Amino acid sequence: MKIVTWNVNSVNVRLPNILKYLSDYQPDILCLQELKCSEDKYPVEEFIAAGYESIQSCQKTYNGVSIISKCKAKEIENNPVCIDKEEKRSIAATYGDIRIINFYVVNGQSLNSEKYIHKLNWLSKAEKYLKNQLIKYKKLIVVGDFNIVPNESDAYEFCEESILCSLQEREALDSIIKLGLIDSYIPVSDESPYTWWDYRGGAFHRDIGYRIDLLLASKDMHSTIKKYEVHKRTRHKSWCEDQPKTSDHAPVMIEC
DNA sequence: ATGGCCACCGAGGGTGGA
Repeated sequence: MKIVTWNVNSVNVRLPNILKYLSDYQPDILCLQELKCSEDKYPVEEFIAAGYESIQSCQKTYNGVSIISKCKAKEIENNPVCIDKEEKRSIAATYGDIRIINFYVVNGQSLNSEKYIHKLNWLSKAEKYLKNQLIKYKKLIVVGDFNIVPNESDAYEFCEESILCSLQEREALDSIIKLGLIDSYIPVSDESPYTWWDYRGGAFHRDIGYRIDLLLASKDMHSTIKKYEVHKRTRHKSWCEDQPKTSDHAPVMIEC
């Protein structure tokens, strides 16, 4: 069973890349963030043609999350973690005996922004939701773009005064993890842990990145994980000839 | 070696991303 999280930065612009990814890597569950399209523009037929079904929570222009899967989704919750009803940042469903929860956490912009307060409030709601989900489901994994750097070693440049790295953000993530979740990250020697690189300044080329895309597994889920991979090759222009423009994030996969 | 901002809306440049 392969489970992947990937912030694609527009599902329609990235559609050729996503279809190639499904074909090349054959994930069982692919969780996407930043769809940036309304429900009627979501390319569900293309995913069905590729042998997958999809559930999605969409809004025009911003945000949006979906779960693309080989098997059928049950117990679907559309946007269970929500402050503003217009903001579609969460979706959850059960596949077999595994509960999958997909988040696109608020970015927050900067520490003195109102969006930062919104981020912390959103994370507080997420914690309450996950507490209940963990009571209900033994095998559970919460994945997504968390927009939080868990540890100093997960950032090329770690600055506590900067968004993604502040103490309050990391404490909010810690509170979520302490509910009974385990970060499924497994280091690879001679390879950075990063999952996101800025488009600007040749950041990917220089490996100036951050690990902000996470898969957090319950204990019973974590014990089944055999492999963890960041598929950095999707970040190269040459990887997908139909669409050389890549997402700024790489897909992160676990296999269990 | 790879890459050197991108995508949205809307009609141009402002906004958000991280």
